[in-house]
Amino acid sequence: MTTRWLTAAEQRAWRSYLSATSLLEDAIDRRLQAEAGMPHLYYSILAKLSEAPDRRLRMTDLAEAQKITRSRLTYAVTRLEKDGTVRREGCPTDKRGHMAVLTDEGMALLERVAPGHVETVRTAIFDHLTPEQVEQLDEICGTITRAIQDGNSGASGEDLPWRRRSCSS
Amino acid sequence: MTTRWLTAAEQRAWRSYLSATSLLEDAIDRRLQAEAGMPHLYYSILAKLSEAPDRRLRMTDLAEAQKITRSRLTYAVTRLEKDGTVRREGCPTDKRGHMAVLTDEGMALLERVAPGHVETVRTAIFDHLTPEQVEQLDEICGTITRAIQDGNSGASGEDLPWRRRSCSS
DNA sequence: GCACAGTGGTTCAAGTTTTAAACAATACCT
DNA sequence: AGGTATTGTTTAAAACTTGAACCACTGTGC
Repeated sequence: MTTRWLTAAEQRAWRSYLSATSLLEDAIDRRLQAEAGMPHLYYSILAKLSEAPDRRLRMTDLAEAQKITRSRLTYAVTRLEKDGTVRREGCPTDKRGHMAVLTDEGMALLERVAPGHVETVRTAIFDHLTPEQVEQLDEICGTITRAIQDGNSGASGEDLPWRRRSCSS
Repeated sequence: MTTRWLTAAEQRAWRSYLSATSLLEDAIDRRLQAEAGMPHLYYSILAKLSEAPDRRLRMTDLAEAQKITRSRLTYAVTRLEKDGTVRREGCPTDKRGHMAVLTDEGMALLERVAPGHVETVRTAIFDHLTPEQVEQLDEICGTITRAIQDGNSGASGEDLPWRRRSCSS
């Protein structure tokens, strides 16, 4: 089958996308590194925990939420534990399991750093978009997310090498 | 100054953005890793070279184009040279300088792999967007790019730790 | 109850990448 | 010529990722 290349307009959009996303990720990482001493992934783990009931999540659920391997998460949480922002606790209902728990110190870090982070996002994006554009962005990104998720489970059959099972408190 | 948090709509869009960009970057990396044996950054270095006049670029210009440090680029090009996709040549007009040159083999790799890459991008994005949305995406990403670039040179004064100077042929 | 396949999470070793600082060679300016 | 700035690499250390192996436990079927 012959390749369907991008049209000129699509190509423009794609290059735009690449430059925007890479610049933005860099800007976010730089700021978080400076103010929180950690890269975006680690910050987003803390953020995810802060929103979870009881500020705790099963390791597997957390890995799934962040779309990373369990191994990678173990490494990350080990570091965060050293930083004192996260603590591990055994899971009462399943002795194999562990919960990652956001510590008070972790919550404090988040509260200290979040304003700067939000400001990065604001000044990079939302301060410059109309409400319609915010809607459009949401729409477009939602479409992309769905396209990739549907595509993956349907096509190659394999995604990340595991499934989940939940376990609250 | 009190933090201007994101509105509900902005928050939705932001989460949408995060999930879309991270899924997409993963999908692209996985595909390129499988088909080209290299991550996106390396591929995009080859792609950049393929578009340059004479398929060659000064190291510094290439680093600047990719927004990475020279050190990081040195590492990357060393690997690409081992792969045989890039060759280094001295710069005739500046004996300090080096050009990274895309080899025929590198060009062949690009031609072999590009269709799959484009297809990833297509099935993840453009197959699902209307022409209007493509326009919107371009517009929005352009705005973000500009916001970050303007913000950086104006504000903290410092960006990446170097400037450029060009040198054609 | 008990084997036994499956899950949850960690460990380990190897490989890859990133960073920062220091450096040699060359260019540019006065 | 002399001083300063650039180019690109080197180096050593740190950070991160991967995949396979592994242990402890769970759940199921017999």
